[in-house]
This record gives sequence, C-alpha cells and structure tokens, in this order.
Amino acid sequence: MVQITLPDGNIRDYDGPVTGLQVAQDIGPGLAKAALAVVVNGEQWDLTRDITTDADLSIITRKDEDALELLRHDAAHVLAEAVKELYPETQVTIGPAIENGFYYDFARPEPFTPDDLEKIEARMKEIVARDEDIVREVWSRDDAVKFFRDMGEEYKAEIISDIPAEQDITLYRQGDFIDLCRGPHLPSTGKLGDGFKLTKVAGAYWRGDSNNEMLQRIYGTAWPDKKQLKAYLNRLEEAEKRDHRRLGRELDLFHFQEEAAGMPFWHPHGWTIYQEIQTYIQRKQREYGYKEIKTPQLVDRKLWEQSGHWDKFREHMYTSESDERVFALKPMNCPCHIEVFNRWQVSYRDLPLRLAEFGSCHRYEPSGALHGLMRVRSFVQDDAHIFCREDQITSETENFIKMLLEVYEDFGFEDIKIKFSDRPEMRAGDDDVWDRAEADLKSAIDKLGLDYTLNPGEGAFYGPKLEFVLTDTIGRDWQCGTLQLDFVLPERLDATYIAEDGQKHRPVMLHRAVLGSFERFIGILIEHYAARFPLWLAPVQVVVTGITSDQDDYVRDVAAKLRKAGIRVETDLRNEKINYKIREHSHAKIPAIFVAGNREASEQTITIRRLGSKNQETLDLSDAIHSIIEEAKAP
RNA sequence: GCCGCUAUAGCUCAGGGGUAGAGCGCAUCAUUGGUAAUGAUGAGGCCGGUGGUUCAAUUCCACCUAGCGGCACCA
Repeated sequence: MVQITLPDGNIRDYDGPVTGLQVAQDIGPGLAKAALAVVVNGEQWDLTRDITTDADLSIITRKDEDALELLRHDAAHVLAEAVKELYPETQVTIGPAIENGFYYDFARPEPFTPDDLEKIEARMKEIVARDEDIVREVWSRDDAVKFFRDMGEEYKAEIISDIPAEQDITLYRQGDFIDLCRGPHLPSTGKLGDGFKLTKVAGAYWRGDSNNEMLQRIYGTAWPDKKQLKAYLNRLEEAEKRDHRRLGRELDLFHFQEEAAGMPFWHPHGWTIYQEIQTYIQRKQREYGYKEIKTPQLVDRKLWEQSGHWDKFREHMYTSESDERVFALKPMNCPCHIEVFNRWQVSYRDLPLRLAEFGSCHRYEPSGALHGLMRVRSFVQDDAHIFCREDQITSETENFIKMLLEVYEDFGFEDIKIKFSDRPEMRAGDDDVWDRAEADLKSAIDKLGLDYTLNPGEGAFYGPKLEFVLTDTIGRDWQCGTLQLDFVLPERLDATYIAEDGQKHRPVMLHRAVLGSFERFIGILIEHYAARFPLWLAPVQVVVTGITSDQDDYVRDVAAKLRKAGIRVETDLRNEKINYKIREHSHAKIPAIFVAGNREASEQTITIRRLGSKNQETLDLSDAIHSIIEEAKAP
C-alpha cells in the first residue's frame, strides 16, 4: 500500500509503487499532459520515478515557478545533445540552469562561431521535435567513471571521480545522449517547447580556476513559451536603452578614451551630478560626526610595504620613480588615514574618531575587468575610517548602517543586498584576531536584524567585511557600500591611543564607504533613474524658451532670475519651432521646460512642461520660481 | 589577464582589393511657428595604430591598442 497525500489534503491509495505521472493521470488527463515533474515529500522527482512509500505529493506544471528551473536545466541537456550530434569530438562538462536561462561548458579546440550557434539552436529544435524520452538510470560510481572515460569524456569522468566511491549516481539518457545529473528532468525533450534561444558564446575556465584551461560556454535563455521568451528579449532591449555608457554619451555626461583606459573624463553635466552628490554626502557625514581630511596621491612604497599592500597588490598599483625613490599612486586611503591618526596623541575620550576623505584612488585593474563607470582604474571613494575600541564596534556599525540606509533611501534604492564576507585564504593577522573580528561584526548586524547572505572567504586581507550590493539594469550586481573591520592595519602601522589606565592601546579600525566609488554609484544611478534625475541632481534643471523671437528678452529675464536663485538653467533662443525644442529637451531629459509666448511675457507668467508629462501649466513667474527652488533642494 | 566578437563622419550604421555612403546631428539661408522632427543648401573621413601580401589595402593577413560579451580578478 502506498498512500499519496495531495496538496489539497486529498488522499489516494495505491496497491504498490506508483509514479507521479500515474497519479496525475488519475486526477485528469489534462494534468498528466501538463505535468513536468513532481514534488515528493518536499523533494523534486521525475514524473516516472516509482514512489514506494507513503508520501506528500504535488505536481509541477509549466505554469509553476519551479518549472522554470527544470525547463532551463533540460534546455542545457538538449543543448549538449545537439552539440554532441553536430560536433562529436567535443567533450561535455557541466551545464546548469541560471537566472533567466542556462549554459553548458564544452571543451573543443575550435571556437564556436555565431554561425555554429544558429546550427546548434536549429538542432535543438529538432531534438525537441523528436520528443525523446528522458530516462533516469542509477549507476555505480566506478562504472560511470569507466563509461565516460571510455567515451573520451575526460571532464565528466573527472567530475564523477570526485564523488565518493560508494555513492551511486544518476545518469539521464535522452536519445543517444547520456549525462551525469542529479535530476530531476522533464519526461521527454518535447516538453521543453519553443521558448528558448541561444544567446552567446564565451570563454570560461574549467572549474572556475584561471590556472585551468578555458572551455567554451554557450549561454541560452529559456521560458515556458515563446511569448515569455519574447517578453524577456524585449526587457533586455529596454534595459540596453538605460545602459549608463549609452546615456553617458547621449547626454554628454562623461567619456572614455584609449589614452586613459578605465579613467573617466567628466563633462560639465556629469560633473554637476558628481558634485551635487559630494556636497550631499559631505553634509551627511558632518551630521554623523565625521571629520574630513585630504591626503596625498603619491606615497613612498615604504608605507605600502608596511601596510601589506605592496606584498599583496603590487601588480595592481601604479608606480612612479623620482630621485631613485619609488612611489605608488594610492590604491586606498587607509594607510594615509592612520598616518594622520598617528600624528595626534589620541585619548580614549576622543574615540570613536571618524576620519573621512573623498579619496582619489588608482588601481591597475585587469583590462578585462573594465566596465564603463562600474569598474574603472581611477575613482574617488566616499571613504572614511573609524578608529574605536572593540566595545564600540557594535554602535559604530549601527551608526554607519543607519546613515547608509538613509542615503540609499534618498536616492530611491530599495533593493539592497547585504553580503557578509569572512576570512580569505590569503590574509594578514592571526586566527584568533579573525575569530574576534568576525564575531564582532556578525553580532553587530545580527543586533540590527538585517538580512544578509554569507560570502565565505571573500573578506579583505585585513578583515571581514559587509558589502552593500546594488544591481544594474540588466541584473548584474555591483558592490557599492562596504564596512570592513580591521584589527591588522592599526597593528602594522602602529596606531595607538591612551586608555583610562594611562597605557597605550591598539584601536580597532572600521573601513567604510556608503557610495563606494562616485564613479560606480553614478553609473548605477544613471541606470536607476534612466537619466531622468530628480531635480536636485539634474545637470540642467530648467530650460527657458520662447514661442517666437519676440519673447527673447523675457526669456533671458526669466533665466536670469532662476540663475540668481541658484537654479541650473539654460535658455534656448534658437530659431526653431516650439515642437522641435520640446522634443529635443525632452530627449535631453530636462526636468522642466519653461515656455513663454506673448501672453506670458505680457502677464509675467510662465508655462511649464514637466518631463514625462504632456500637460502644461501656466503659473505666475514668481510662484513658478519659488516652487522650483523648493523642489531643487537636496534631501 | 584569458576566450570570442568588434573598430568607417560628432552619433547610429551600410559598404567593399582601384583612397567612401545613409539617417540624425552640425553650419548657412529662408521661415516667427503655442508644446515630441519647417524647408533648402552645404561642410564634415589618414575607414583605431603598426607592419605584411599585392601593380594597388579602408577592404586580405599578422601584431598592437581600445571597446563589447563572458570567465578569472576586485585591497
């Protein structure tokens, strides 16, 4: 007897082992047709796998959220099957489902071309049409290793060899293709449907290690049906329009050029945004008890040797030689901040001491890492270092996170991921110091009740860190804010304060940044707002223009009043029609266009058209100016 | 850094072994038009850089540089 309990509480009894498919058929033929897999006691199973004990069971159809991953995983297998059919000399490796799609890594001497991709996709469609059964098989590990090795699939054999010898493994067979897989899978290739598409080929290291050979990764996207596939492709297209690199060019915010790869040239409009943000942060920091300093760009290598940066990051530091001394352009500000701290005789009464700097840093980033404003070689951090006692870590962490959340909220960010990164393999400091640092930081965030994910081994070399991650328009994550706990650098650079006992003690140092780098943050911000900035950030806040040239004097007069009130205003006195000017300034994402015709000029009024609205509103000039001034205030 | 792709006018892009083309933008002229493109005329290019093949290279090949998509890296 096998008793199956369905999600609605319904119980079905069977004489012997039963499959999910049979249960679905008993409920209705429509369901059986739509079924992709089942969940047996909370675990996903193949539809055709025998259930031998009493179980809770629910059926996954392609409408379910869970179906997506199954579908994508199947798509990866079909991709591999297609590749093996077309290019039998290729070795298969791994192919998981990922966000929005799937990929499969192949080993093959010749590169796959875009043409190949089309052929492969066509073959995948054939395989779907063939509707091959996907069959689960249980093998012993050693048999499987031998099987794949005999087939010349060295990578597969290696993966399986890493599984404990006594453990049985599952293989899935579809047509002539057989692959190691935990499963579950759809019952047949036909269930994949037509909602998939191959998107790109890229290199990827075997086992994610750059010491290993490079494989070829084919990416694809997969959805329950063609309509959803199209919707996804549309979303991508829309997202591309808000790419900060594109908007940066279109709106004349900044540029890059070959002679200074990875180092932005800020144009007036981009620089305006930059400065507004800096002023805003400056005010915030004063409010939160920071003191602002400025330290040198170029510092003797001795200091970097002492701090440990030379040892670990020498390859990524720009250097310069003068008078037979080697200097490095600072890649971080912390050592300089400690030097400032060390110039003072600090009492425990002075702690916590918070030193902030808009620190201009240079790092020689690997060429392949550069990415618009998001990953650059010269950037400015809203950096600060908090020197405190260990018992102040929790309150300082709270204080910082409160400030960070306020700032992010002012910029309209709600989706913030927090990651906790602990000790990396390459690190400075003893393990008991790391134990303490990790415990301190963790207890501080636990106390705040924040959700975070663990990021094992990703901490800085001197301490564990919290990362505050924002997402760009096509879903790529970027670390912006950070909080890093450091017991190591104060030691290395011999920072001390005088405690109640009159003796020298070692302060703890917190490295922290809210925006991270201005460059990256502005990149994210451009995409976040699609360059339709709120008034306080907009490079040009108001354009004043006339209907005809008769109003030129009035237009100049209005603009002068706005300018005097601190509004960033431009006039448009060109001999163009109003339609043309509205269109152009709308494209330029100017938040407010002030239009004056004869009526406005004679009545001292102005007609306002706001970005994103087709409406116009005529106001008294002085009222209009006052309300713009109010709205243009930074939060 | 690694794999692949790309580099033509300010921008977006077409072209192709015999030194180039479109649209938008720009300039000039006409037009003074009430809220998303007025018309005409014109200017604008060492076809990313360096070598090679060739009678001839922007086009084919190699290398370099930069960008794009990933991977690796990210103090």
